[in-house]
Amino acid sequence: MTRKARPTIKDVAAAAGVSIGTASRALNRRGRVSEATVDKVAAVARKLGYEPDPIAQSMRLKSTKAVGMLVSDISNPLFAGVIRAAETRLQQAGYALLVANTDNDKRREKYLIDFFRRRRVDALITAPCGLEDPEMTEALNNPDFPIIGYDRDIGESQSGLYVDHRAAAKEATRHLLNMGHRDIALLSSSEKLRPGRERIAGYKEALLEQGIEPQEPLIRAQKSSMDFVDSEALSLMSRRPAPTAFLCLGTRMLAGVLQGLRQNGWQIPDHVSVMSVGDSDLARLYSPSISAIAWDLKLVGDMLCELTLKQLDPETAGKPERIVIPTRMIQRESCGAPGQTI
Amino acid sequence: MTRKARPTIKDVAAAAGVSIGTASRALNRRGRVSEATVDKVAAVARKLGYEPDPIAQSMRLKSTKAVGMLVSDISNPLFAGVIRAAETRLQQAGYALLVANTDNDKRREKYLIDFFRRRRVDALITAPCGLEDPEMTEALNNPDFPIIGYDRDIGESQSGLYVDHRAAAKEATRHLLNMGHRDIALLSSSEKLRPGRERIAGYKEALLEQGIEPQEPLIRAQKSSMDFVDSEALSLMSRRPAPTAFLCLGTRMLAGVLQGLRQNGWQIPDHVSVMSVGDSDLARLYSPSISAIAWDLKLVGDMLCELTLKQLDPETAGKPERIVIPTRMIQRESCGAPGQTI
DNA sequence: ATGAAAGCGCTAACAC
DNA sequence: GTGTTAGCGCTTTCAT
Repeated sequence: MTRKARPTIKDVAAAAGVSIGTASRALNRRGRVSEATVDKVAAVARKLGYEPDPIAQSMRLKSTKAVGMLVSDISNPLFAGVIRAAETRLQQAGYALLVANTDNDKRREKYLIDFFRRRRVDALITAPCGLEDPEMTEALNNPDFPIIGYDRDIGESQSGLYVDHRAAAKEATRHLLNMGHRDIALLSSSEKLRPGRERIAGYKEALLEQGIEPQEPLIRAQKSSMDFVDSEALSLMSRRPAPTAFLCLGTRMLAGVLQGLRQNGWQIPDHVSVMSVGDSDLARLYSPSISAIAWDLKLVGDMLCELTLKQLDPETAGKPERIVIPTRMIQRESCGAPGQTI
Repeated sequence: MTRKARPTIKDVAAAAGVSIGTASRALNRRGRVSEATVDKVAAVARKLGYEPDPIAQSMRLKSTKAVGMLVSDISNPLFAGVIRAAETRLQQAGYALLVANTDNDKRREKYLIDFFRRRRVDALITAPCGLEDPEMTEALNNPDFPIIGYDRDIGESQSGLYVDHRAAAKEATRHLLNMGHRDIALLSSSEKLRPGRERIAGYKEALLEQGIEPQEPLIRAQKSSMDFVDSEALSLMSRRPAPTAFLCLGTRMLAGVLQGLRQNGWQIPDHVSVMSVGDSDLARLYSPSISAIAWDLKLVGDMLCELTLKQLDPETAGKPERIVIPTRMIQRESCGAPGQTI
């Protein structure tokens, strides 16, 4: 494991017969250097296998060429897909990606933001959970580095990327309405976070468009209980009139509903239609396959990087931007006209 | 975004009325320092909001407190779950996690190992894809930092963590044999990587135990074609006698087989039994739910960290270790006695 | 165009 | 026990 010491710029300078300052300028093509020295130094550097030490550079330049990313759970496929794209893009730009999980814990989140700050990341991409905390808002608004928000109502002063959850839920609801459904049950993740809020709003908008008043009992948004979905799904199924369609906002909701339906012997799409806002393997591969509203995770990751790199480029830094990612419906086999209610 | 300059150890020393060296010793409780100074310096540091600069520390100590992790695809749920656990554990130990995707591309892999080396990570956790490349082996055997292998036949000189894929496949095969199946089709990912090799070996061992000669035509290991699974699954179904059970080694295999079965109208478990080596949402939530051999991703991540941290601790560094992660069968609804062949 | 030297913030070796 | 100093590898004045 012990290797021969790697050559430093000093070695290069010595071997090239120039001063260390000149070597630096030659290597970086900065300031006044003759072409001849540039060539000579470059040749020597290559021969010696010299590589600049990023730590020493960070020390001097106060830039780590690292970007932090903070999500509640890396292993959530929706996040994982985004991180994957972001990592690849940042890599191309010479940046390293540091990731961390908040577990949706405000204390952890605060700690990790601080951790990244201490580590002097050049920028932070984050989907914060503790936004209602004034201390957090303060921290996010006066950071030491640009912050790029992901799907959260972060302040106007920061760049942000948003999936159009409202349009997504609206399109899904419309689709069900067009098929004749009127009692559309809604299972949603917490209203506290932007995606939940927007989706519920989209659902209501679609209903209202058709002059249908949203029925609150049909809307179930996650409080916090562990097996929320299962119990709520069951409760919804026992209502009379029973819902003829289930709109599931998120994969966990979909899984719970599918399980509940199966348990009760309700057939999809004969007895009941199912739509998912947010695509997943489960939706794609379930039998019958589940219609869903999807968006492009790679696009999300790439655009997050664009926003980030823009804030990192002195030319374009400082002007916060917003990007909204469009969604599209994928029709599969899980929707049909309302069948005979159980 | 611009903040007041953060205090350095120099400021702390000045404010505490001690020398900078003493301040350092006091803060780190290292060498000879009086309790009184320790307290005084600590108090001042807290008041000033002093935090040591990790970059400067890295510079001095030659340790970045960062660990790299290299996988083919972060968004693969199997990797994502492991990374998640690893990140959390490393965080506790004060290490940052740098992640990168190789895309199963040897060139990228080589580049990224170099990238991490330049970045001076303290250790690298990796599931390399280019092991047959002698240059790679060389790089992995003479690294600048400890390397911890994950599910790959990395050299003896490095620590490694292995999921017991052989036992997993063996148990799955035995289970099917015990139910009376004899024509068990096998769909596997590439034999080039350890998991594929071991699983196929386990399958054969179980067969041989019962005096059954493995039939090569029943064994399909991924060549490279895009829709390998679909075509192979279909081809297997058209064999006569038709296989009465499908053993799927990996989620992608399972998805393909499920789709093929469904397409042909074969009912699980009435017409055909299905088992998956490797658990997934799909297996868990499919209808009928699919029996699987599972292992604990969190355990894998945690153990990878233990191996890593051990190599990072001067006390225990240098002695490579192996850990084998056990697997367990989860019986669900997808297996039964061989039914009437189609 | 090049060299000399300062200094980023920190720790460790050495002197007192 | 504490202060002083060197130096990690680099970039960037400032002279020359």
